[in-house]
Amino acid sequence: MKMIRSVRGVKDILPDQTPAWRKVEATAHALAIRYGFQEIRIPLFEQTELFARSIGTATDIVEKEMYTFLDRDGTSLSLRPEGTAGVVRAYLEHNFSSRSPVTKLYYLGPMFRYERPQAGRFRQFHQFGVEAFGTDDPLMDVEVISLLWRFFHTLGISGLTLIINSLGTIAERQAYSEALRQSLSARHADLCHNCQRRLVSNPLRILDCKVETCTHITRQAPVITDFLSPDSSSHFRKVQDGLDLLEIPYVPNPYLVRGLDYYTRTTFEITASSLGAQNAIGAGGRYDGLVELLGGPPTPAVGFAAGLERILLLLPPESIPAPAPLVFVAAFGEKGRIAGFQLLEKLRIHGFTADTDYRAASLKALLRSAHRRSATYTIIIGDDEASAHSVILRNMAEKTQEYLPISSLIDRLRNLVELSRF
RNA sequence: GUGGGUGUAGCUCAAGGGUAGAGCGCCUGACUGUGGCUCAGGAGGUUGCGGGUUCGAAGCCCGUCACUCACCCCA
Repeated sequence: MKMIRSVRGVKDILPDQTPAWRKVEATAHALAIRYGFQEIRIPLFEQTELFARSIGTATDIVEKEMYTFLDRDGTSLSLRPEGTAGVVRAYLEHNFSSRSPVTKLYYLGPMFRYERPQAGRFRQFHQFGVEAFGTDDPLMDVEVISLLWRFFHTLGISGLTLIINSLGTIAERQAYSEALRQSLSARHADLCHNCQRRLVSNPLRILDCKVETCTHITRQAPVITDFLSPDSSSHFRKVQDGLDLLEIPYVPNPYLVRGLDYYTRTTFEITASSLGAQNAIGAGGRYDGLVELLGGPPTPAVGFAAGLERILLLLPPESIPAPAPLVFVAAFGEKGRIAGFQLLEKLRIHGFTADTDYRAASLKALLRSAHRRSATYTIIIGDDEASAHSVILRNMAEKTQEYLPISSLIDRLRNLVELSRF
């Protein structure tokens, strides 16, 4: 029988990793709510056209990275490659704009892209993202960046760099893109093969090419900053002032471009130097044209997405909370096992994290099992104790124990052990 | 889609054409009602898969798959 393995680039998150995941997720929920965002849960798949229209038909994501399939009625559907498109769709579908001028939403969940897996890159990966609709105030840009920055800080992740840029309005970006194309066309022969292709399809992408000759050439080309209107310039200036007010360090970089077509004005990216090739752990920006593009009223918006797998790679061990102390029931003998089984249930009802090992028959084996499970306390109950309606409460680290009636055990443990949450 | 590296026990890895091994982990016992240490024993393998060369292949050759890193792309 051939073993069926998980799909390439799609990972199980095993029990030794889930506490770290819960920490990251809990922090995301707590901070987003603290910043006034509300959780939205959107579908894992949508009509393909939604992604094509919002992300851009010429992007790699839409061109070759989506998991696309036909519904039974022939509609083309795709697994979501990112979260913003679906959130905007839901925002419009449920008329959020008519309920309140400003809507702040966040989401958490898996995304899907057909890519070659490598360090920090998977076909199913998870993102935490926020979207703030209804204001073009630069302070909202700052708020979104601040939330992302504090998120990493709260998790104990350091050594990060915040890079910011402004791409201007759609018109300004187009004007710059054209100027760039003309300027670089003169050096066409000196550009790398890839960039020669980009010159036609998407000149902006040449700016973040890593080939040395290309970067050298682009440093002499026109800079986006010179193509920003006074409005866009002022907006960008105010974003930087806001970051200064909050004492969030940043590096302006006119060569930061983002892969998705819908970004306008502010764009930003937070990178970790220790992460290897896939070093962006959070990125986002303003997308003032997207709501309108998807059929809604003109609505300014700004947001970010953060990659949880990459964050997990950086999460310091001390940020992961210790599990609740375990109370282990070591019950043996005919009467002891019955009394111990009832006691185990009682402990759980009262909120203790409690377990036993049905396989272990001897006290020795039970204690070995308790030790392996890192139990804080072990309750020893054999036939003698069961007959006397008593138990032995053993402190595993101290190797001390006390003999006490079953009736007083719960109260005794309450003084010793912290309860589990639910 | 392209290129490099790696596939041997649950895990980390040896064996470099001649009997498939070690450490860790797991189980049992020494210790019949008290865990960690020690000692002894035990279980666990189609050497990723398929073909080829050879008297003989974990090893060499070809193919294939997977993992991994990088390009690309991006969170």
